[in-house]
Amino acid sequence: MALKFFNTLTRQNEEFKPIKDGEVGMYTCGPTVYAQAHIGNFRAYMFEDLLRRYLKYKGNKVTQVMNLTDIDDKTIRDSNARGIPLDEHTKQFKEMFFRDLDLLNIERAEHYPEATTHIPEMVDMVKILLEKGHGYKSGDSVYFKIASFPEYGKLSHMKLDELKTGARIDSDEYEKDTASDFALWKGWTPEDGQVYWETELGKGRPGWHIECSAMSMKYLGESFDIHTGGIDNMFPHHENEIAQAEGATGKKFVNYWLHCAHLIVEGQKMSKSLGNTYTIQDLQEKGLNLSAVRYLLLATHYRMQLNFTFEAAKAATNAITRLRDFKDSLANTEGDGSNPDIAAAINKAKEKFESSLDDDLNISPAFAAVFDFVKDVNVAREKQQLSKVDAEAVETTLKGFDSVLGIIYVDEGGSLDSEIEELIEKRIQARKDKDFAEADRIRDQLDSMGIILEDGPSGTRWKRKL
RNA sequence: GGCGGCUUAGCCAAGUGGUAAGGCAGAGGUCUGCAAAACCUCUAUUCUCCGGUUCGAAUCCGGAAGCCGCCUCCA
Repeated sequence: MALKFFNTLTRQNEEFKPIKDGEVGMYTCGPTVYAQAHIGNFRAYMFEDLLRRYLKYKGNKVTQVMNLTDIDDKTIRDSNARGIPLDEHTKQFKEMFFRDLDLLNIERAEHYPEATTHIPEMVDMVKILLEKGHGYKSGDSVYFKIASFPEYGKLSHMKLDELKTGARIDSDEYEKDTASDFALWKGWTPEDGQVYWETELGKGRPGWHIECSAMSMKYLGESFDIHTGGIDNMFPHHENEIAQAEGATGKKFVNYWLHCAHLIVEGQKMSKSLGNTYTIQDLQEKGLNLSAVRYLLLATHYRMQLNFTFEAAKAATNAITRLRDFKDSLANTEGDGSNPDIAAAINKAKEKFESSLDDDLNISPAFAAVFDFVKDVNVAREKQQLSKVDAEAVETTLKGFDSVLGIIYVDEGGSLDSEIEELIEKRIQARKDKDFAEADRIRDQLDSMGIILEDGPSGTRWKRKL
């Protein structure tokens, strides 16, 4: 079955065909580094992580570019308020962003271009747009003339004359021909303080939209395969990106546009007044396991609104525990031969896992395939001991699934310290001596330290609580 | 006002014409010193509501209600 994506451009499921066979270029709108990213932001980055991981699973070489917007009204405002340079102000948020990506086991993109280090590319592009009649100067700024790009609106299916623009015209400080025209270059104003670039376009700073057009094309070429972002970015941001890029090159900018729906918390949209714009640190402090958070962010189809609840987080923790227990159970197997049911289970699971994700990253049946797989292997194991060969085949399959999911083979533990090891040894001895009161006491003590013991036929296993 | 989305069990969530996946939670059982884990069995006559089309609809059409997003550099 072929990989298909729902393309916002056509509003249809389309078979995915990269420009160059086996290689995929994708641009993903990244964070504005004016604050610590919240769980809603990470929903989008998680979707993009799933996308890139599955493309790789299918054998593609992926080049992902994610921008870091380190200049905009808010970053300028806040850095001026703190009285420190812009780059110093944004540095800490960039660091937090990458730390959170690691905590959520989100793979790194190939490039993270920063807006402030790509000013020349943006200036060049604005110059081309001016030459081609898509831009015009007004005061110290440069604007994109939407009327010069008849296809404007093809992504969002919005018609300009239908937009509510009234309130905006009055409040706008700049001079524009048409209210919906947007800034390519913003002339310096006193509020910008020390933040400006002296360029051929004058003293000022780039508009937001030109950033993504210029940087995506620098790293991925004038036409590339996939562009993603949150649904809120569809209009006007992505619409503007198309107008700029296609206005400048005359070529199709992006073949597949994928948009991710938003996340709500406990049935309510995130807002400062509700205090539910959680960061990753907030969730950690509330005691949530971050693999469970990853599972939750992953487990709802990306085009559906995701309801993040703490009850679901608890459920996710238990689900992950089950998968990891299964993984651990594969370690101690012996014996020769092979169980034919195992090969059948592997084929069935792979087929369902892949056909589901092929269908516009339909994650739910893919997870169902993994859980069915666990069950099938366990049933087969009840009938006949798992041989070494079987266990290895199961493990290889599970690792393949987890290369996409990233929740099973995650090292969160660290090794046991000697105190815990000693307690486990003591308890084993107590059980041998039939001193069950003492054994139970030690088990409770370890439990309070976050260590769970499981006594099986082959001895006692331990694991950490999630 | 324009454009778009959603409504499936206690919770999360698949399913887009053939008779309700999966996870969590819950109940009973096997196993175990007791637990835990694992395994087995059970848990939506029903898919927001009302009409219609069809041999057959959660799925298609019409209508209603509720919730939500974009149209303001908010993923």
